[in-house]
Amino acid sequence: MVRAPCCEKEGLKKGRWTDEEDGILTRYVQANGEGSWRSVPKNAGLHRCGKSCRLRWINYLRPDLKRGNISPEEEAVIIRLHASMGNRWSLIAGHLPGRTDNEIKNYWNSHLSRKLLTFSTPTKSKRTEPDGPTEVTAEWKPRKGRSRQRASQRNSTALLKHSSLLKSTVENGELEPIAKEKTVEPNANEESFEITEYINEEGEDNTSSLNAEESLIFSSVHEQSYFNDEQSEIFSSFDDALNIKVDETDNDVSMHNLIASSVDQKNGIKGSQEVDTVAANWNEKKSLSLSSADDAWADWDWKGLINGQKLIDEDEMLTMLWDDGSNFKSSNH
DNA sequence: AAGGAGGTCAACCGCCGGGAT
DNA sequence: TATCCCGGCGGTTGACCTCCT
Repeated sequence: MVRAPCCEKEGLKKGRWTDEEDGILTRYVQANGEGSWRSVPKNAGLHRCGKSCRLRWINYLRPDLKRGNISPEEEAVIIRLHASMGNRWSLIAGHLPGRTDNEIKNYWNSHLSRKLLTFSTPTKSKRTEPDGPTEVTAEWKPRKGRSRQRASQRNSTALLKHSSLLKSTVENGELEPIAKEKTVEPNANEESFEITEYINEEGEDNTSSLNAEESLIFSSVHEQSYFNDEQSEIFSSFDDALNIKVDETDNDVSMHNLIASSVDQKNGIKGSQEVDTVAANWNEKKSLSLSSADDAWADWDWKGLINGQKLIDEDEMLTMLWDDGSNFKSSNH
């Protein structure tokens, strides 16, 4: 049976909404409430499809929408939820008050996914020599047009997933910690660097100058300084639990082992090329395994343990994401 | 200054599931 | 139970914007 169109296509306006149309729709919804979108165009006098009216209201005109750039906190939430939920934008948006699924989806596609891809693509890693000019590899050419700087002005914590994996690996005793507090030493022979050099108070970052090796370290340090100990511990445990699920569904995948195998316990991270290779492998495996992890999320029973205690439940963890640390009390399950 | 390349994001499209009848 | 309607979702598109050459 052929489904009837949501509205008559002929005579309907498409494309960008005008201020006048916005005003009409806003006044109508405020007077009549949301819903019955099919009848909205007719009743409001708009030459638009009902679905278009709904979308315009939901994504743009709603008074409770939050304007402005995605904050670092929101970005962290997006990354973490996407790692466990996949492209379930509406679910993710449900945990970000004032943000729409469309907005998050666009942000992911235009900002975060590329950052993660950059991290995993060795040939695109921009290498900065300590005392020399930027080296551009044969495979990598500076992109033309709009630079990435503007996009990067939105604070980057894009590699939290990677960093927390590394961190939990360290905590499991598989590695010696390679970064502590805010000052880290990627290599004993190199100068240490601080987060404040890369992210200022306005949240603008300069991490694009970091190569993959430095990014890995930076992200680890950034997370440690950004979240309090309790939050970090739970995040790490969350990652661990997720990884267990992944391992169960794909015996060939062990993210911890992948990363651990690239790191010399005594000397810290080896050459950036090796780390790049591992990162690329990790992403390749991740793309295959996340679908399994995504399914696991739906059936997740939260039976994992933290130091012998029951892992917090989902709502509690998500509540924590919005807690500044002052109100959260350790749960005793 | 102009053209072109590439990024952003609002909007569209098609499909699906749930509720109503 | 079958059918229909509607809202919601995720993927995709394309107009517009920015910036480099």
